Amino acid sequence: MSEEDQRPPERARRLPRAVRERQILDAAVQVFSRHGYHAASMDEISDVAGVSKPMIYTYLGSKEDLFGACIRREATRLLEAIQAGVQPDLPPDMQLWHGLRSFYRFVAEYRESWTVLHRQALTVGGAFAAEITDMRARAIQLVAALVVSAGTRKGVGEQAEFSGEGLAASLVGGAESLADWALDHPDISDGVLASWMMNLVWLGFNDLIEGAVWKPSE
Amino acid sequence: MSEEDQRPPERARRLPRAVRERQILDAAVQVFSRHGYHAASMDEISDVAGVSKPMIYTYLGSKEDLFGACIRREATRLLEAIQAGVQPDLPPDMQLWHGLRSFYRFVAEYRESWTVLHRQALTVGGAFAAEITDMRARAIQLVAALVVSAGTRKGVGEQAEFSGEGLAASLVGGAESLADWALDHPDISDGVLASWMMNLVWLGFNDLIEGAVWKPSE
DNA sequence: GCGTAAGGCTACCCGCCAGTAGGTACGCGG
DNA sequence: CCGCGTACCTACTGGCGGGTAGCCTTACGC
Repeated sequence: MSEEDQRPPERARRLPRAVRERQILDAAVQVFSRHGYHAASMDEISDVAGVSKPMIYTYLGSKEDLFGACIRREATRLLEAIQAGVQPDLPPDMQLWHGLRSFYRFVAEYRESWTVLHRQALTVGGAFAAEITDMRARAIQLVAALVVSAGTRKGVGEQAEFSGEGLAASLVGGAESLADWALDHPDISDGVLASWMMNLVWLGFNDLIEGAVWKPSE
Repeated sequence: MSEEDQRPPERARRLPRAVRERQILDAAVQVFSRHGYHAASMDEISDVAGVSKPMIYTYLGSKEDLFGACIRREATRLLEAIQAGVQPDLPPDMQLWHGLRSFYRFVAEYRESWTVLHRQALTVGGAFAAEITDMRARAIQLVAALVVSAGTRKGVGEQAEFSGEGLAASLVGGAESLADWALDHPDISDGVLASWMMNLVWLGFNDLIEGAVWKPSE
């Protein structure tokens, strides 16, 4: 029974700043995704992170700063995941297909990242809402460009251009909602989800009813 | 300069309970839609309603009760608005068309109702999130039934049935997102919005690119 | 072994806000 | 004009939670 044995089981000690920041951000994303910005308390975050509250303030700043850091990290992750999966020289439908697959794979793997980005960020208001809206807007513009380019390539032009942004908005929103739905159905693979979206937006109900099916052309 | 002149300009006085409850609910929806549940303060709500705080507590109960009352009233309004517009004996695409139009008309007219239902209710967590999720689920089931019935009527069956709920989820989500987008573009009419959705989900990009257009068959 | 800087903590402050106690004005029936 | 109830208010409390002051402790250079 030396005095060594008295020590409380094992306290993680003296880690470098970068590691602590990671731990804190991980905990913050988890707590924010569970309770939302306002209902989340710094005490709970520090508790989950295994760190005392002042550490958070010295490393990441105020609650708002912390939330911003979370949003930016997760948004970057998401965009990188999607860009990694897309290949710009393929035809439009195949680009969309790969983008969707990467997206659903990301959501399945990082549920909490997705929740905090999609559901919580909008409710804070002000700067963050704008930031998220911007990110969404970029995604929408991207998809709109895809649709319009596909249209003009075939010589349709104006009709597609005018409604392009609206269509893209509803497409992006539909993809997001399906992602939310899939959170409650974890047995559905990302490939299946992506192919549902492709069938819906590329073929439409009318063709689906007739028995048509969209398939990736490899 | 009689003492009558001293009276503060005009205080609304001694109104019956039902009227006050309406005023309070109206104010609550407005404030909740602006700030979200947690950031909204009872003081601000009472201020907007032109009523003191204890009135709210005696009439509508706690903050959570108040929020619940808002949600239920607005949800009822929304569902009634949609049901008023739909005619069950029309073909599936026309049913969808009328449902969408009513929906977008409602959102344009009662922006705050829509905001509080769609964006804020989910962030409170617990009972309300469940309530909203239920309402959404009912909408999704409804649309899914529409799709499946349209499919089986043509003899497709299983394929459509299996993916029906997922498709409906993404359709409903897409419609909601387009509603959000339309909040920033108030010059677009509900008819145009609904026809975009019809073109997207009934025809699909592939047909749109080819120049096809969906039109209501009256 | 000794200064010193960086990692880390406990314990507190204080403002904001949900919720309430207790009082005042007004109408109405006698 | 006197109770009596109902509409309505001002003014408070209690606690929760963001943010901080100040202290301890380990590692490392010399």
